[in-house]
Amino acid sequence: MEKFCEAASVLKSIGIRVTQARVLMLEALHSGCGLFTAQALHGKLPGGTADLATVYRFLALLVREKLAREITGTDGVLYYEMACSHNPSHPHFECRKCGRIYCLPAFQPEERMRFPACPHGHGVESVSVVYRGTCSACRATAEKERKE
Amino acid sequence: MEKFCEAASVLKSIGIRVTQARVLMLEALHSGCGLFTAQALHGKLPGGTADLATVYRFLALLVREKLAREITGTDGVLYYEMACSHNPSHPHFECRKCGRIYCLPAFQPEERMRFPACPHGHGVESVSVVYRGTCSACRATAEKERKE
DNA sequence: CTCTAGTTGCGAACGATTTGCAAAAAGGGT
DNA sequence: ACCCTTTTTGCAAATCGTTCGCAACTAGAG
Repeated sequence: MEKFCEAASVLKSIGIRVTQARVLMLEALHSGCGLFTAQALHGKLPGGTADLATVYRFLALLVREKLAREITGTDGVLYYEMACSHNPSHPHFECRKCGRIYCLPAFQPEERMRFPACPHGHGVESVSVVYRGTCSACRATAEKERKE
Repeated sequence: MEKFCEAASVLKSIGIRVTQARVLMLEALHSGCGLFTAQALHGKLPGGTADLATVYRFLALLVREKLAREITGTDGVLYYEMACSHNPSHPHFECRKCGRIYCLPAFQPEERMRFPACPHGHGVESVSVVYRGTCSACRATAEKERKE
């Protein structure tokens, strides 16, 4: 049960109780990462594992502890992604047609350096970059329809 | 009545009917620009000018015609800003404490050039950059409270 | 084992945005 | 100026992801 121990130690490290629901959520996130919604995570869990409200509460916790990042889609839906060292902050591409959000490769250190600094006296903690347009899948579909 | 004419010609140029509600909304936007919500614009209008639903519908039109830009706050609220030549696309700063969104100076042409290109075959139409952290106002408040 | 604070499930509340629909207005043609 | 068609509007109800209140339920310290 090394999985359990791993999840448990993560939970302990942020000073919250080790509950079955939390362990299972963390394990579900371990396999198959990427961008996900609270509802998607809830759907992945074995039935009855955790209420949707619990999923939301847990994800909010992870975000507060900086173990996860939160991205708000243009439609207002919240997306999450784990923030481990294997998955550093990176830009996203949001498709205007289908709404899908794609993760793009992280900026290289020297690329990041080239971002203009934020003026004013605001305390910047993070920068998010979102490209928008039509994704390759939707473009292919549009192309096909044009021919018909 | 040059204001009316101006607004009317804008509306005609995008091929929609010139109605009183639209002219008044456009005029309200002319004075006092910056970032605003549909509700804020609705509040600015003289009572009975336009229903909130009409405001939403009109703003969606403006966005579709690229006369306005849409920004989704972390809380899911939609913000709008006019997209005239006086107000080119620019980065924003969103405060994690108070939720306020500040407009930052537009990137200079050479700064923009330095943005890493979007990989994959996606068709990029725009890039949005949002800095996040604690705004100067909230920092000042926090500072004051710490002393008490 | 007990006790307490932290967690959970449930359902109701929320609130910004959207939508359906019938009434009202715009504006082209006559 | 008047019709007629089409667009636009107000109103109210619906949406729907997310949050909240609260009583029941644990985890885990002592």
